Amino acid sequence: MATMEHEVTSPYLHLFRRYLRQQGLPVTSQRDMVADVVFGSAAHLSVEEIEAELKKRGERIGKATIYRTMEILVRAGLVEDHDFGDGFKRYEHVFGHQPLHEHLVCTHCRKVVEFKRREISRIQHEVAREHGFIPQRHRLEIYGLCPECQASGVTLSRNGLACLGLGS
Amino acid sequence: MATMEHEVTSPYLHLFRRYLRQQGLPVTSQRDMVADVVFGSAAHLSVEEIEAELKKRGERIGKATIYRTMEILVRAGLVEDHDFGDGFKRYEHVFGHQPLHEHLVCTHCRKVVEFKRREISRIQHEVAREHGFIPQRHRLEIYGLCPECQASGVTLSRNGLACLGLGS
DNA sequence: GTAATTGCAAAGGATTTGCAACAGT
DNA sequence: ACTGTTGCAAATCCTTTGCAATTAC
Repeated sequence: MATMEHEVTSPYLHLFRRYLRQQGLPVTSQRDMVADVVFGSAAHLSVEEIEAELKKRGERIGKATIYRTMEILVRAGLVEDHDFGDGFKRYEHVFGHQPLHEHLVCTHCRKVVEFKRREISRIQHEVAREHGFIPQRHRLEIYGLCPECQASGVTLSRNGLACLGLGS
Repeated sequence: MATMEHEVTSPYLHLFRRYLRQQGLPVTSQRDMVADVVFGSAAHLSVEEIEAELKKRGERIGKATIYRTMEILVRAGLVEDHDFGDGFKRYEHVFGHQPLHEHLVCTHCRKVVEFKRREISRIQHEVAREHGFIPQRHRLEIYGLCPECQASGVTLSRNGLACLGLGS
C-alpha cells in the first residue's frame, strides 16, 4: 500500500501517535499522512481540500479514511471542526494560535479570519449561569464582506423586511 | 388541490402575502399554510416538523414546496434559518421577540433557549472594522447541558487533550 | 495470528431540481 | 392565456457504512 514517500514534517505528529497508542489504536501511514496535512496548514481545510493536498503529495487515500481520521483527530482534541454554512465541515489544528478564538467569514469569497475577544468567554459563563446551563463551548461567527471583495466591487443586496417598510 | 379547511390564524400572514404581491409572485394556499405553521409556533422548527404539523392539520403539502416556501420567507426577512449542528436547518419567525438574539442549545436534549446581550452587536461592529470587513450578520451559540438534563443525571465526557496532558 | 484499518462502492439523510399537470393573475 | 407553482421522483451533495482484502501489533 502507500509507502512513505513524502517527508513527514509536522512537529505535532507525535502527539497524534501518542494518542493513538494510548487508545490502543493502530498507527498507520494513512493516519500519519492525513494528520500531517492538517497540522501543516494554517487554513480551515475541507475534506475535499485535504484529499487534494494528499493527491498532490502522491498519496492515494480514500475519502472514507480521511473522514475516519478527522473524527479521531477531533476526539483527540488536536483538531477542531467548524461549520461555516458552506454545506460541509472545515478543520483546523489547535496549535500556534489562540485556543478559543472566533471567526470572521467573508460571505463572498469564503475567506476565514480569526479573532479573539476576551469578553466572549465571560459572556458564555454569565449567560449559561443565568439559565442554569453547564457551559461546554460556544461558536461566534461574524459574516461580512472582506476588504478584497469590497475592492473588487462586490455589493450587498438589501433584505426583504426593508421592502415591507418594517425597518431592520 | 388543497382547499382551505384549516383556519388561518396568524396575524403576520398578510405581511407575507404583501411581500409576494410586491414581488409579483402568486399567493397560493400552500404558501399560506406553510407560513401559517411557522408564524404560529414560537419554536425553532425543522422542515420535518413543519411537514408533520401540516399533516396534523390535514394538509398534504410536499417537502419540496415547504423548502421552496421557506426560501422565500427567509428572503422576505420574515423568518430566520439556523443551523445548530443537527444536520438540518431550523426556522423561526422574527415576530414577538428580540430581533437579533443569540441561542443557548442543550447538547443532550437539543432544546433551544434565546438570550440577548447588547454588547454582541458592538463587538460585531468593532471586530469587523478592525479587519476592514463590512459586517452583515453574526451567529453566537452557546452549547451546554440544560437544567433538566442535569437533573436527569446526564454527564459530560472529558476531551482528548486532557488525556494527552496538555490542559485545555 | 488477531483485531483493526483500508478502500471501494453502496447507503444515508437533507436538500435541490426536472418536468408534466395545474393554479394564480 | 401566460407565467409561475406544485408534487413527485430522481438527482445532488456531504458523510457514513458494509465488507473483503490488508496491515499493525
